[in-house]
Amino acid sequence: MSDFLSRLNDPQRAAVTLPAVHALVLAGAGSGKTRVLITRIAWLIATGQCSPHNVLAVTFTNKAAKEMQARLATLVPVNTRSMWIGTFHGLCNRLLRAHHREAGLPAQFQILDAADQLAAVKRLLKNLNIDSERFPPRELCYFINAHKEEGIRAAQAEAFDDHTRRRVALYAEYEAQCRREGVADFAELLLSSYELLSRNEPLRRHYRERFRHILVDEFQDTNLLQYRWLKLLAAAPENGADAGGAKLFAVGDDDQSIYAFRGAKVGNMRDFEREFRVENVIRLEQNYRSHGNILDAANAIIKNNRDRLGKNLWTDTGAGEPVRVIEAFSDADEARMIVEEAQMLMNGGPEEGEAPLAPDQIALLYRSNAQSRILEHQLFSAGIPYRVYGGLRFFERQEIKHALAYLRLLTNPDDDTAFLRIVNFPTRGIGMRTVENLQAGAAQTHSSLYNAAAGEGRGGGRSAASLAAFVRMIEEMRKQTQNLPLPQIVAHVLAASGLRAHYLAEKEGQERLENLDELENAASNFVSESGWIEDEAQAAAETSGISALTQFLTHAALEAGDHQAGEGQAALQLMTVHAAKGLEFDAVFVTGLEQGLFPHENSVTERDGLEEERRLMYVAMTRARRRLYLSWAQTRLLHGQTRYNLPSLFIEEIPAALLSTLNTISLKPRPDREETFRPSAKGREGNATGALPQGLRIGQNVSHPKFGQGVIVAAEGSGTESRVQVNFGSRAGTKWLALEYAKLTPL
DNA sequence: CTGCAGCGTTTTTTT
DNA sequence: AACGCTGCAG
Repeated sequence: MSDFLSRLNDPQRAAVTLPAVHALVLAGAGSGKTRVLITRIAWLIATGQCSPHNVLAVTFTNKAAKEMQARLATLVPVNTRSMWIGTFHGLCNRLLRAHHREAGLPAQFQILDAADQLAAVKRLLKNLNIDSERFPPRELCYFINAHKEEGIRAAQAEAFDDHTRRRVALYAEYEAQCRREGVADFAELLLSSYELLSRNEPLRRHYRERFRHILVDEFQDTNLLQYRWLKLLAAAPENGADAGGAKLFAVGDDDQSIYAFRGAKVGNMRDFEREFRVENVIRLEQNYRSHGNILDAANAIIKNNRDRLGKNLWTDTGAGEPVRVIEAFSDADEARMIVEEAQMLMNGGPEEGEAPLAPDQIALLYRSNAQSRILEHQLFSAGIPYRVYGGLRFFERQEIKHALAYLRLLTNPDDDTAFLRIVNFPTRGIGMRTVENLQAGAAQTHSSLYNAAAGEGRGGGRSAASLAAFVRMIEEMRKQTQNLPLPQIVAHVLAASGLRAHYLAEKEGQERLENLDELENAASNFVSESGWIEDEAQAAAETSGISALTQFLTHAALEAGDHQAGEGQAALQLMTVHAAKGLEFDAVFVTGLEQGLFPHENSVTERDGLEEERRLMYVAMTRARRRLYLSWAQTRLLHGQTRYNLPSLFIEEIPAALLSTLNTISLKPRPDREETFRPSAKGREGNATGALPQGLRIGQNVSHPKFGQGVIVAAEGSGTESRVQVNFGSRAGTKWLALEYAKLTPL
């Protein structure tokens, strides 16, 4: 036990060995925060201060939760499966399954993922004859989720204008629809669980007595509802007196809050400190990850943000390499130079005798997924293995969603979302007209679509025959799979639904077929991996008859991202900056550092948008251990057209002394590409623009007395009529200027 | 009812 | 460029 304490530095040990008090650990990037949290749990258990039973540990991603379980198991001999370690959603789901009656949910309630929710909202609008131009479904989803995440039901939602009143009414309709169909969206898991605990006093008391210690990782990413959920279990002191309940141990970094755009509230850190009278704020400021120059550069950037809790990372590992800047003429050049540089690192670096880097120790990061394509192209040409994270995830693929919908309908005939997804897929002659009639009928009798279809089928008529056939097929499936083990249920459904046959007949169906096979595998693995879990909530769930199928479907909804092929192979790592949070690499390339892309142009319209972009940049840079590259391209193909860009503000925010602009020519001469290394070199402009005087051209950097530095992005007219469009970056935006009057100085 | 052509949109993302 | 959705012709 003292063994795992001895490996900690002083503040880390201080945090781990705090007595049973509320505590906040402000931990910078690479300072060992997750380690502190895990060691804290191990220490509490090893010293006999509590049993695993008394611990609740919560994170945001399944990956982090699994890592926590695995690392904890190496420190203390406990069965981590029996512990409450998981994501907010996972734990809330567990609570709701165990107490579904009290929560007012059916035992087999299904979980709607974001796509399901959107489909449900669209269907709602259609049924109510609402113009989806005036009430865009996406926006309505956002409206609903934002309210739920603030703990606000439709009945309590405020509206001061007609449009909002309508949206609140739709929110109410949506709630009713979900209840009718026995489904819960992600936010609903949290809200229902919160309401369950807040209105059911005996239950709340039970869990309050059970959990003595609640530990939260990435606390800066919690939203209001999650924080309130935590407050129900770990009561804040009242009138200075301890209110009982668990002790809350929160770990986080306000500088790494990058999810405000979806409701995360950094302010929770300050609120926690105040409301819980936290006397123990421990700062972990020693970084064990990055070399000095990298850290200094990251610190230089983040200090431009106001309103920080304050913290300065340091390291004793030496300055290391300067941060390299790669300037490219085009996105293609940028990609080529990056790939070349990465290739060099894998071959042993520029210095004599430098150790080669493993490909999976090199990461290519970007602001948006669309940027991966061109990097992939260059990597592919160079024959370098790479792996792209993110993008479409396994359980979100259409063939998988279709298969799951059949399974869902077997479990719960009221699931209209599932019904609509598959009633005519593969196509079986049930068109929109038939479905609309069915929906009208179902609405009148207040029954689900499936029940309506079963009734309709008995009736007779032309479209009734095909509906009856569909219902017969589902019933037959239900009968055939009744007592089968899960993997065989899945196999049977894939065949009997006609999904397999459909993709077999499709020209491009090969990959989809493989994914269906993979779904069968996933079902097998799920059965063999989920051993009996000894836990009262789980036991309660089991006895109330939660089938293996329901558990599998829940797993599919909550852990959609966990099924990525090609894991563990030596390959270059490509991902968005968001996806890179929590990871580290020897060498990191942060790409596309251009005004409008990173920081993203849409961020300027959001409150504190630029600050969040800056935190994102901070996260990106602090992923690097030894080498950090920042690249930008003067032109980039976006949405099918070429855009001209200025270098990102963030490059300017780094002291020049820490930077070194990479000159690939001196490292590896390639005279045939020389011109592409200088953004200021004469370029390949001239797509049908008017003749411009005095050496002005598209892509030319110019200076304007009022608007400052900019770049010419378009031109039209000639002579005294000619105008140019200039992008002045975030400060002044993009403007059309008449050349006759505007005083533009070429730079 | 089905399939296709044209249109509009396009950040980040976990659950 | 690429995908999804809508509207129209077969």
